Amino acid sequence: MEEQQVGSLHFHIDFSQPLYEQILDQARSAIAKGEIALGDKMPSVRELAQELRINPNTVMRAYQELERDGLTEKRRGQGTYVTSSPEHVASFRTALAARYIDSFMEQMESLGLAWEDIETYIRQKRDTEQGGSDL
Amino acid sequence: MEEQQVGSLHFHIDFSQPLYEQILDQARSAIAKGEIALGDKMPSVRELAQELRINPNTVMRAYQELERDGLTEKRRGQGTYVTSSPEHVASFRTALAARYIDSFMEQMESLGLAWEDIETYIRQKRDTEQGGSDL
DNA sequence: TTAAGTGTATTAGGTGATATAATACACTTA
DNA sequence: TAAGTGTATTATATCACCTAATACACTTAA
Repeated sequence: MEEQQVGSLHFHIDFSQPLYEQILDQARSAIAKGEIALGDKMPSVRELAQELRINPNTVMRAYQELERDGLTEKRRGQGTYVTSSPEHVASFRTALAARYIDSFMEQMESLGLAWEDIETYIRQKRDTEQGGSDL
Repeated sequence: MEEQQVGSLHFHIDFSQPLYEQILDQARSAIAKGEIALGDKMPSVRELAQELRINPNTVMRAYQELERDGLTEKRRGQGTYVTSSPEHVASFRTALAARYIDSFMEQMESLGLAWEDIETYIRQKRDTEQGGSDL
């Protein structure tokens, strides 16, 4: 239940998943949602590691994946920066959304649920929607 | 890429995920979709382990979870049987679907995508639907 | 009673992913 | 030159996962 604000980024780290994966997911999300602006400087590897009280190598691993995603650029000796290209962010969102959706549809198919069933569930959830997440 | 038919159950096992998880998922799916009938006998722990060429303990782990799901009943000395209760299967489907949907909606939210965006993606995918999964 | 087939439990060991620790190197900027 | 960057390496520790071997309790049928 660690809650940390580092620059314009916000992290909540626990031990339910690999640390590098949580950093990766939350940094991806922040960039995709524009919570950190295009071209902005990311926290340095060492700084983020110190703030989150984890090993620099672990942060490194997440940062390398961010660059592979096209969401950041690294400048040796200077630091890691959010990409300045809106197209890169857009295509990343599209690609990841497609992956999520495919995986989700497979899960639904494995339960024998059709698209119409899903819509019904979601509408029900929307109607009952008053903060009640009871599972 | 192992493909195995064991009784009325079909398994495809690889090393991309934990073995017990694949067995669990595929058995759940078979029961949820009625590919194996209510009350039917499941393959014995030893038989399934032998067919899939994996350790009996690994099958055991999956079978224990199936019972916790309410999808199977074990009769000591006799074997493992699919539950005879359609209600158990139905409530399992509902619960798991809810979990999947919640998780999916969180993923979409992390990308800053609203429900309308998702519908658009899905409709696009449906229109372009001719086996083309290009990722 | 016996034998074969069930689920279950225990103990031991191996492998790989994850994370830490310590250290060093190359590059950039002030 | 010094401080701050990303990067690489080596060693170690822990845990999840899987295997292996063995034993026990129960049920059914011969």
